[in-house]
Amino acid sequence: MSGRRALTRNQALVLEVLTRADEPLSAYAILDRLRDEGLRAPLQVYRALDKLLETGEVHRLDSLKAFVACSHPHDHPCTGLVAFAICESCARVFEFSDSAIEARFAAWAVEKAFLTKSTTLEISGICAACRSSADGSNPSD
Amino acid sequence: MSGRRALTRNQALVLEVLTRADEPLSAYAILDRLRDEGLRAPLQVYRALDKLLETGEVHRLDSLKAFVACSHPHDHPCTGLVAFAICESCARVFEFSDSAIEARFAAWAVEKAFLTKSTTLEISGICAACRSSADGSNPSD
DNA sequence: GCAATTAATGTAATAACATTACATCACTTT
DNA sequence: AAAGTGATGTAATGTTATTACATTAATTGC
Repeated sequence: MSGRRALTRNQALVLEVLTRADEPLSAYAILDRLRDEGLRAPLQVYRALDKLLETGEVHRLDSLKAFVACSHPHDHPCTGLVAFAICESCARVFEFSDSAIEARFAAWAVEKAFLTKSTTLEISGICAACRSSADGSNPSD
Repeated sequence: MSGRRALTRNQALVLEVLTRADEPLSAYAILDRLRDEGLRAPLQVYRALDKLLETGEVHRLDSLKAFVACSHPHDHPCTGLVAFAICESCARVFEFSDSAIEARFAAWAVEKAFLTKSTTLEISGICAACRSSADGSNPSD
């Protein structure tokens, strides 16, 4: 019915926690939420995350040392370069792509003969909703 | 004689180590190189790094959890958005700017009413020198 | 000069993030 | 059933970063 590969139990648990969360979670935060499911050691989470990162079902935000579920449907893999905008106020993450940005990076790489393996694009700031609620409180809480 | 502000001893030591290094260094690697100068605790390095990051004299590479000296002269502050290309083979870092990329990010932010505070742009891969030495060895060692 | 203030420093302890090593279990293949 | 493979569980440890607190140095006002 789709190209989605089977997940192991731990992978499914981790992905479910991330999908439900409305903010990025650290590996240890994920672990805390899975104690009741029997998970006890960081490695159980990191192993699941490794697989989910490989397939693009999860992304790591280097600037936060935290993880988010990919916001795209995952019948197909996440293709192309992805950027993340992270709200410092409500912690929500906005995932987007821009082919022009992708093209400029590609052009730089060609010019410098640099072989690109992976790209990290993260912008940090305040999202529209948090800006319009001028007190800085989280508009959704 | 210039706009450069005075550095404290620890700040000067940390900046000097980073300037001499031809690869990014972790805070603890910096500390190790400054034992002889009397530094003993991570906090001494982190405090110096905090100041140097504020002024743009040093950059943090989130994807490596490591620090590099800014490659630009620092009579003036580092202006605009900066991207880093990091060679996985020789660890050298290439700092560059691209006004078109900057413009596209700005356009996205305007469209989404996102107030950008900071941006992380890092690409990881293999640099020209390492590619042409097909064995993968570091051509400068 | 000297108290009051502020900024930088030194030290220790601990928190937060991530990996290595190794034993075990489950499933498939033969 | 033996061999091979991939996932799991557990413990220990390694690495990165921060908190808390005491001290020292530089600055300001008197």
